[in-house]
Amino acid sequence: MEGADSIYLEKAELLKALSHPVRLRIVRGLLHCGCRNVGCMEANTGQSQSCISQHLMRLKAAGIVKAARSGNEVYYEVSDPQTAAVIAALFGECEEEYHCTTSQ
Amino acid sequence: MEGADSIYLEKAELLKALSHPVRLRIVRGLLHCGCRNVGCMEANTGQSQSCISQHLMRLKAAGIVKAARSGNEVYYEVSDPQTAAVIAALFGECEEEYHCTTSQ
DNA sequence: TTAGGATATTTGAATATAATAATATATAGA
DNA sequence: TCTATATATTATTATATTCAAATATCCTAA
Repeated sequence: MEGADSIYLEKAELLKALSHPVRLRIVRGLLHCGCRNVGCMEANTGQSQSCISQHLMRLKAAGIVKAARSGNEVYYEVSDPQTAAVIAALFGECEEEYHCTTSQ
Repeated sequence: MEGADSIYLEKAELLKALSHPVRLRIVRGLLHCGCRNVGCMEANTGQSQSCISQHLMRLKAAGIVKAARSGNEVYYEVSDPQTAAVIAALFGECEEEYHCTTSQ
C-alpha cells in the first residue's frame, strides 16, 4: 500500500469533520450559496443555536470553513478547496455549480 | 438549505465509514489493486489481524466493500461506486486509474 | 451605560469508536 | 482426524462524539 501515514491521517481528519449529517448540510449549503450565518442554519436544520455553533467550530478547526463578522452576525464560507471536490463527488454534482456570484 | 434529511444521513454514514486512516488506506489500496486480503493489509499497515478485520467488517457493513473467499483466504474489493469518486476527489486522483486489469 | 440580539464557550450525560487480547470458525493438507 | 494457517467474533477498556442546557461574549442601538 502506498503513501505516508500522515497523508491518511490528514485526509481521514477531513472526512471525519464532514461526516455528520448536520455538518454536511451546513457545508453543502455554504457551497450552494445558501445560508451563511448561524441563525439561518438554525432555522433550516431545526438544530439549536448551540449545536450549530459547535458544529461550525468543528468545521473551522478542521480548516474547512472560515468566518467573518459583520455587525453582530457572523458569516461563514468554505475555505478549503478539497472540500468542494469531495462534496461534489459525494453528491454527484459538478463542482462548477458552486461558484457563487450573489452574496446572500 | 436543500434536500431531505435521509440523504444527509446516508452520505454522512458513508463518510464516517471512510474517515479513519486505516480504513482509508485499505480502501485506497483496494482501488489501486494492491493488497486484497487481510494478511497483506496487516503487513502493510502494521495493524493487528483483529484490528484489520474489524475495520473490514465496518466497511462491509457500510456497503463499501465486499468479500469473496478463496481457499482459506478472503479477498476484498470495493463494491460501491460512490466511494471511488470520493476517494479520487480526496486524493486529487483520476478515477480512471482505478480500473484494475491484473488480479493480484 | 444599559438592554437586546447574535454567536461562542463550557459542562455534563449518553452514546459511539477504537485498540487489544482472547477465543472461535473455516479451510487445506498431512 | 489432527494441525496449521487465515480470518472473524467477542469482551473489555480507553477515548471521542454528540447534544442540550447554562452561561459568557461581542456588537448595536437606544
